[in-house]
Amino acid sequence: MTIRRVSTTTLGYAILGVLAREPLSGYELAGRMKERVGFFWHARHSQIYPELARLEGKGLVSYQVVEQQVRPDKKIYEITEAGIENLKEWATEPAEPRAVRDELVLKAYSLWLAEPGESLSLFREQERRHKEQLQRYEEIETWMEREWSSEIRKISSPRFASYAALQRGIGYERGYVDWCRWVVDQLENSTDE
Amino acid sequence: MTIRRVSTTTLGYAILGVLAREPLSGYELAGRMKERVGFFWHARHSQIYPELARLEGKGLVSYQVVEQQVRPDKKIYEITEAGIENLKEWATEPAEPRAVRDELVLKAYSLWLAEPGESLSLFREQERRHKEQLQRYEEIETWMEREWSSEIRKISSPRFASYAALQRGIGYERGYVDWCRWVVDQLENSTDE
DNA sequence: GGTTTATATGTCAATAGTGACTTAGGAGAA
DNA sequence: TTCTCCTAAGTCACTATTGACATATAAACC
Repeated sequence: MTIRRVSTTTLGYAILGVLAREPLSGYELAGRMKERVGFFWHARHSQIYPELARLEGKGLVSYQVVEQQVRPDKKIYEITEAGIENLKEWATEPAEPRAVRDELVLKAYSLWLAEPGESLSLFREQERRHKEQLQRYEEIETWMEREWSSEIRKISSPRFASYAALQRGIGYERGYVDWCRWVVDQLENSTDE
Repeated sequence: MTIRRVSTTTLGYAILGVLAREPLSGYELAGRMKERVGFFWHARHSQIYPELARLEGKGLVSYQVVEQQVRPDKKIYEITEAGIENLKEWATEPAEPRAVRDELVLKAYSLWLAEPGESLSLFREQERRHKEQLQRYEEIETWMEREWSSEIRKISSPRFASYAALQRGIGYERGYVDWCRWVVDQLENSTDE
């Protein structure tokens, strides 16, 4: 049997990408979205629950109710054959560049109006934050390289894919820290005021 | 007289940031949003026209109707004192990190399922696109450094701010190209398949 | 004993953003 | 002569996303 192409939203593919690795409840999925895919696709549980229901309606995921004594009952969602097939095809479809929206760059664009001292505080604070994020990513990188040393080279392993996504996170944060640093330097060594 | 703090949306501040440099019509503003601030804050004219009306209602911008013979009449919007004051304060207020949403990284996260050949095409194509964008930014950089050589060092000049925003664009695209290149290398030199 | 945190699944109103449609005149190309 | 593009300003329906509210149990903390 051939599997029918079913289109879903980008959020849907984000969820399928996580469920392709392991079956999860909506609650657990919300946690994964926060810690794992959060830096490149973010979603709250109020978006996740309805999206799971839609994916289930399209046959891309299925679920089983797991009854629990201590905790409330939960629905464990699993990706279906059709889900994997659709995710696989979507993964290599051409991606149109999405609009980047970065509020700090927007603030930088109006920085000429601001008090230099306050600008300095803002950018020093942002540099600190992005340094922290970078450090978190680098710790995960070290961990992955130690624990998954062989799998991260195999392009058919989900661990390679996780590692590849993390590499973008590291590159992004490094670039961000450098830019904040550059702005701070400009503000400190400016010729006017 | 003191100027009252009026809150607006991030889009509102994006518009104010452009109008603080020069008065423009809604149509022209849409063009500027596309070419100038587009890479860090994007908006269509269907968002811009209503937002301008709201900003006008809050007294942050004002407009004059300019009658034209050949072209349709237009409304030239100008930032007000209150607009500048509000923009100035917003510019150094702490910025909460907005969720980054990057579809390509999401695709990378599911790349382990895909056909390696198709993955290669996707990432080579993306590398090409980001190289092109980088080149466009670097041309603007060269132009700014030549034409605005002194002003880009003065932190009270709008040209410094434009240059600073551009620097982030350059850093972003450089990092993106490097990452695409790295993914392509991984796919070409993989040990499996 | 009361508060917060974690598990667990939802709904709902409001805002943000997209894409298509509308109207209208003139320019330039095929 | 028709078609497309540019200027100019909108509207509108739909989708995406957020933040708050709702409900329930148990553990851990103070």
